[in-house]
Amino acid sequence: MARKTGSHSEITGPKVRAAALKLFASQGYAAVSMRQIAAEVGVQAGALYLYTPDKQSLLYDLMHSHMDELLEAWRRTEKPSYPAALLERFVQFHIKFHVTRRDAVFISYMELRNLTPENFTELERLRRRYEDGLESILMAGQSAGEFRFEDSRLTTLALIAMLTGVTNWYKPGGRLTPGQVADIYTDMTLNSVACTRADLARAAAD
Amino acid sequence: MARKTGSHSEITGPKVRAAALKLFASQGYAAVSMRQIAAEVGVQAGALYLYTPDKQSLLYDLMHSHMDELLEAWRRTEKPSYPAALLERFVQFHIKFHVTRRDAVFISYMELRNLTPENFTELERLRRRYEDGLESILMAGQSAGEFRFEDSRLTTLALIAMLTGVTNWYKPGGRLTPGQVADIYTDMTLNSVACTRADLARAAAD
DNA sequence: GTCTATACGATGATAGAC
DNA sequence: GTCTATCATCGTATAGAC
Repeated sequence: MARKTGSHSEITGPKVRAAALKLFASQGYAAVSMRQIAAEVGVQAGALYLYTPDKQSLLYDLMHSHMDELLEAWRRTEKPSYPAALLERFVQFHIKFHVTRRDAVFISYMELRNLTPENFTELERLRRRYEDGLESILMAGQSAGEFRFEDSRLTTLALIAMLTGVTNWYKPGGRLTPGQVADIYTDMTLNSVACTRADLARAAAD
Repeated sequence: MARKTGSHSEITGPKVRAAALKLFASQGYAAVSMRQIAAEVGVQAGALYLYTPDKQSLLYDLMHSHMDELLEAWRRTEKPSYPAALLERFVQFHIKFHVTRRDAVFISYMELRNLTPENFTELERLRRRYEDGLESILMAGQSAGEFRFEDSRLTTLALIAMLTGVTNWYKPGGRLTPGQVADIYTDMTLNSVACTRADLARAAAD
């Protein structure tokens, strides 16, 4: 039986990506050298170019697959039709997805400026698509008289910033479980767009 | 009358800082070279070392003065005693301060990992002091029965992330004025920690 | 105070041996 | 598929002329 020696492409490829993810997240794309990545993987620098055409592609691939996975995971999530329940589902999804991928999230928000213009444009397109998912939930809730806000776009961006901020401080095994964290963010989110008593009275008067 | 030629230390010093601020914010600390900064200022690379001992100090000084100015500006702000009014004042202050210093804010949040450990510790101390200012407002409001939240620390961090997110998208001369933006964030913030009708009924029953 | 010149290590990427 | 060796370039920082 033939046994290949010194041939590990099926293992090394993912290892290169994992090493780049870890190092880019902790030190930043520009601060990490191809030699560092190679050392983390356990190969020489030249060998990396069997798995990526260049350093930029390595970054772009990591960011692109992260966004693909995010969009796909949300797409597969069951969506309640009642606006408040749907918004709650979104928050729970967002928090739980993000706390399990802190490195990829960090890179996706911090390294946009290190992308080439073409790669940047494509990534912004995907990010915008995700944001639009939240914005449509907000607008549906507003139409249904469930939510109240001044500006759907600003509200969307404010909520995404708040929710994604979880990756700045969350550490696994910390004081709060992901479930508790998600519940607190859910409360704050629902409250922030909730109708006030005045709104409800006005609606009842119509 | 003596006229100095080729002597511009009083102008060049601030210009170096301004150039570093601009370039670090747009490309990132690690991606910017001393040669680029020098070119932006209009001097040779070596001349920069008349104004800063090294690149790291340049970054640290920018971040440190930003935090000093932030803390000092908030300290000088008049503080209403009623919790909701105080929280509103904080949000207005935070948004208006941050939209006028987008570059410095960006650097202060993005380049923490490029600081030496000692410099990082000091910056975190200042940042924590600012966060604690908000947290104490929240706790005072909770004690007064005005606010409702599960966890003051998490709520503080969530609100700061939401409010600071304004720098990610705000552009001067855009669709909304800073005042409008601040008002919308104020609404969302107050709502997010507002007591519900159930809370008020419960409080009334006590 | 600014310049030129330079030290010297690190960088991304490639060529060719095995 | 991985290695070593190498290229050209760029990095921060310093020394000394003017």
